[in-house]
Amino acid sequence: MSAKSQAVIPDIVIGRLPLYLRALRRLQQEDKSVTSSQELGRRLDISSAQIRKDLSHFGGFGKQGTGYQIEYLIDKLQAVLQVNQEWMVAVIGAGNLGIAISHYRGFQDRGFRIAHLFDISPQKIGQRIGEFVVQPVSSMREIICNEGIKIAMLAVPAEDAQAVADQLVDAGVQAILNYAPININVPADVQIQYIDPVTHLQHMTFYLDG
Amino acid sequence: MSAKSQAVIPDIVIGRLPLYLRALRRLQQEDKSVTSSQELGRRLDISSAQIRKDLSHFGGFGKQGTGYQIEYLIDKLQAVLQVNQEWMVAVIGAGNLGIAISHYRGFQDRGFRIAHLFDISPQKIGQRIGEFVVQPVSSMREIICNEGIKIAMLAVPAEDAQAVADQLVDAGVQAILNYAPININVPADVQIQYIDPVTHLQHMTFYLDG
DNA sequence: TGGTCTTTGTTTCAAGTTTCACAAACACAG
DNA sequence: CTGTGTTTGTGAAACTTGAAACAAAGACCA
Repeated sequence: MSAKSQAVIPDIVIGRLPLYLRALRRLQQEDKSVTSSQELGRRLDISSAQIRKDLSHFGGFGKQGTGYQIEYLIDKLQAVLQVNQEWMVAVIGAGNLGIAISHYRGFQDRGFRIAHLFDISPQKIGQRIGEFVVQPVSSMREIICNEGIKIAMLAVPAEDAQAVADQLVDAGVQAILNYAPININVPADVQIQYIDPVTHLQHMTFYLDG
Repeated sequence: MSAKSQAVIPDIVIGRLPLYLRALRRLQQEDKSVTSSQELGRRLDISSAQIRKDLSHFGGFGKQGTGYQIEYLIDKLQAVLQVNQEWMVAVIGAGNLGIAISHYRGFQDRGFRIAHLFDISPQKIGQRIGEFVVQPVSSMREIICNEGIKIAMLAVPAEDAQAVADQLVDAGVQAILNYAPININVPADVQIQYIDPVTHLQHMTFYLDG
């Protein structure tokens, strides 16, 4: 077995793969069947060398003189990212944000399916939101355990985020996408990512004039 | 004038400042008045050395043996990021996402105020969403120009995102936070950041077992 | 077929980023 | 006021990441 096949891939490379996948899907929608590192790079504002190098971590997907078969490359990247299956996702928090997430159609064809929507508020429990009925957080643990759900999106107030995250980890969740504007501590073997629009805005205002 | 005061600060450092600010605000809410690089680092899962180094780019904000005055450091970071003022923001797209964004209270006290909500659909124009009345995209340019709005959040379908972004840039917008799952090309002097929950989820699934 | 053009995968090198380690500053207790 | 403990700011070292360059492989045309 070659050394490469078990080498550790830098996390920063993994983080770019979903972007490649997204761009490839779009090319496909435009009825293209072949692309090149150069074309991809132009679209993504990433150097072609970087794209070739990133992809080469996983094997030679391209062909000299031609480029990459889009459909083939999509398949390969989906396999690498393990999104050639459908992951069940739990959403916690049925406020405006949780509701918007639950309505969003964009998870479907990219490897994720929202399976449950939980909230703690008695006013919300039992309400119908799109295709979901809001379920009580008190039954979250059991449902997540029983159904083997591994991924959760957290859309609760910052004050409650850590406590809910602890419950999720306890229930066996291994990946959390946290929308609450607060840092959360989880065990090292649990993945966590953050979405906070304000941090992005504040990052950009640094560069604005006046 | 010392060389440091005009040195270029790495963008990756700028990107961490909003996280520091967020954590400091929370410490303040917990009635703390002083903190250290170590305490901050523990909360953010960042090394204390990194935090000290990042902050040192902007001057000596701390005191040996004591740490950092939270209120003082917040003031300084807000000034660096230019969020010690309130920026007007336009939201484009009054779908589920645009509506959730418009309702979100979390922009208020972190430097941003949503000023307008635009959509292209005749069904949506004129509708009242929270405190906003949906306005037509056709009048977007004029309003943004007149009011000198510099920042926009883009919550339109992927197909329309590039065209709307072009219009925003033309109207004088200098920073775009794009929620559409597609890459957008803007001039080099325009800031752009992306929010796509699926890319985060796909990043995490790489590490999940099975 | 031979020649030219394109594009990959990989190696080498440069640039960027993080960690380490420690002097200097200050707090505080006895 | 001396000694001990804490914490910053920083320069140098270690590590990570990105860019450049190019041989090798193939496409394609005449």
